Amino acid sequence: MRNPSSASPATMSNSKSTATPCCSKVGLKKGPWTPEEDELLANYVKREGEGRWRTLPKRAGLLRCGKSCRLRWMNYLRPSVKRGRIAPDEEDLILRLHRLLGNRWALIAGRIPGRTDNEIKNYWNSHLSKKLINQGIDPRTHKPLDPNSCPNSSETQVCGNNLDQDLNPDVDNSHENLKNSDVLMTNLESGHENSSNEEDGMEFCNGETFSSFLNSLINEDEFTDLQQPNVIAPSISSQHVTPSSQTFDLGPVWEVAL
DNA sequence: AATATATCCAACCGCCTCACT
DNA sequence: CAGTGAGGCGGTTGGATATAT
Repeated sequence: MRNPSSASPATMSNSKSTATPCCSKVGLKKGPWTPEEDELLANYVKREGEGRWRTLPKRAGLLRCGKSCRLRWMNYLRPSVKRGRIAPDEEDLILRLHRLLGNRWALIAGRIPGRTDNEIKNYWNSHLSKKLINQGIDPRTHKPLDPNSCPNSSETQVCGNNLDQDLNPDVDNSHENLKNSDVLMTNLESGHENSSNEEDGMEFCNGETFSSFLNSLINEDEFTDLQQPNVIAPSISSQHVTPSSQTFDLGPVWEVAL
């Protein structure tokens, strides 16, 4: 385990010298939460609602930093949090959403009721990434680790994207036309002339419409209807998208999805 | 039974974004 | 418009637990 691949604590701390104030305060408790602390926090949030996390610890009588309180509530105490193992259909959903969204754990978690970003991230790192590697698939790109193993690797469609079938033979692969998330996202971004924010290619899309689109990804029946080979990426890239517009001309599949 | 190794997952940390002043 | 603070996110750590030797 203990395999810091990209950034060591030292390099991370060097990147910025100023610590986040609320977390650097002396006298604040760290580490695992006790049942008493949980109760204090849960009771307080139920009574006063979420938010104002920085001042919450003091008001709730906790010797924790606000961030810690928020995290504890979001990942553990919130009533909607579902405990227990990730079901196969949830796993399939995670894989699909990750292929589309990358490591946007919060976004992925938002589509999976009762699951937190932390839980999904942990599950991905401990289970799914290894699973993909064993299948010869790069967990970051969802493409084959060995390009030679895929005869079509130079094309837009990559064989590694038959992921769902590789992992879950029962899974309907009807969303195959969305298989290359990189291409999709790239095209989304390139179709957005005024987008100065490389970070979110879908930013031009308001939350509701993007949510609907994701819902269509989740709903396999809808995807069966949507199936139009080789239509998504070209149709999106060829459209001009106006950031401020509420309706988008994104090509036939997006129109249906949205 | 003792020790080593692997796995899981809660929690921490630093950075980023955005609203507010 | 710049500065500031709060909230939120993703990467990473480290202790607890399970499994293998």
